[in-house]
Amino acid sequence: MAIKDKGTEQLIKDTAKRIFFAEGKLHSTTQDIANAAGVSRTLLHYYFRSKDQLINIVFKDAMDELGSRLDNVMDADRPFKEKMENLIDVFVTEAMAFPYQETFLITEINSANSVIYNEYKTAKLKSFLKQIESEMVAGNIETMNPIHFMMNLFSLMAYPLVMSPLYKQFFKLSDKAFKNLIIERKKLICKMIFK
Amino acid sequence: MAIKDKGTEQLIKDTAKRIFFAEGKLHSTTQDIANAAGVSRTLLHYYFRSKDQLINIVFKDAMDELGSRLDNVMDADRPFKEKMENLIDVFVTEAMAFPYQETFLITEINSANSVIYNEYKTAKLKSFLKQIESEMVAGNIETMNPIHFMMNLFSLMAYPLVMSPLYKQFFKLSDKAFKNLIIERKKLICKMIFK
DNA sequence: ATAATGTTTTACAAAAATGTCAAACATTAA
DNA sequence: TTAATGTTTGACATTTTTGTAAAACATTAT
Repeated sequence: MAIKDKGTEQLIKDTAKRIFFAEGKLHSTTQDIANAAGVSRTLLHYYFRSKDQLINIVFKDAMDELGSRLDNVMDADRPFKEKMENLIDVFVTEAMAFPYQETFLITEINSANSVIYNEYKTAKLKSFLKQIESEMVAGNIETMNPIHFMMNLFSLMAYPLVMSPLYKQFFKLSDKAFKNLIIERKKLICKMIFK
Repeated sequence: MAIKDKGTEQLIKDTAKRIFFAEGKLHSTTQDIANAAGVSRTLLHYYFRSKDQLINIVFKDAMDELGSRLDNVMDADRPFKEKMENLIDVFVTEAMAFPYQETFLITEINSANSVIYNEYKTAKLKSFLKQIESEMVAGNIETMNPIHFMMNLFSLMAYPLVMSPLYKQFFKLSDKAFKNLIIERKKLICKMIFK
């Protein structure tokens, strides 16, 4: 009942997101979600009509959230390097809380018979790619296809968190030690992508 | 019937791996797998007794495969940089064919009540981390915790392929264009991890 | 107070996924 | 050939998961 009273609907959604994005339990049933939320499973149907609907809403939310997170940082009217530092901080912090958000999206896309997911606004992306190119011309970052630059950036931020269960055991790291490594990475990534 | 006659058991396993690792359809049912293999679903029980058993075997195979792939490259008695070039080539090529292998592993680990997965041989890892440190001392690569070095390396190789459905649409890339980018990355990654 | 509306639960129904069994079929060995 | 063994399938049973309906409960407005 604790968090419950911001509304049951929101509670169910948040619980589903926690299970999928934070815990990475992609095979969870409606019963699992209801239990974790401490409500009856029927409520899930009352508010979302079907499991598919709930998944669709969670999916859409995640896509939108991903999009607007990118927007916020790319928009900001600040020097490029500062923007990148900010992006890395925001993104890694979010990824620490919800490491499997993108994994969930990809799995849904791959599993779906036909998913409709949003087109991303081209203008904003193009302008951002241009900025990256300018930085290359200015000699601040290595010259390459700016798409590579973006893929490198996201890879370095996201992948270690996705892999954390394997990395923790492979490198014999405690939760705490692993968390510290990830925090270290914020600066490390910055060093890596700038000359 | 085409690939069928290296034995039905192998066919089923290979089909399961294709569906999970190549297509990323992590929610597939036994029926899905049987259909894709062109056999009756009962055969899957005849050879593997239960879905869980099949999953366990596929899981174990994937873990072993991952382990021995690492071994092969780390063992090789060659100069460090050459070893890394080889590792990147082997790993990226494999990841192009089976981009979701690690995602599958992680999802299984997270979903399982209690998974037993192999301890990795410590000796080999330690010696490899030492080699990385030597390269840092020699000034060939940037100084950092060698675990970061390894995480960087795997991130840069694996993550873009995991994300390909999103990247293709975000960057408006055809399958072919995307594939070319990935091949480009082999050299790019090498440049990034060496000074 | 009570009607109207919204929320939650219980009990049940339906569908989907997994598992079993026995019979049909194929292959090999005696 | 035919018994023995291994493979495959179809029909059925069980379990798991999802979905529905009606009643109980709560809240709000009149």
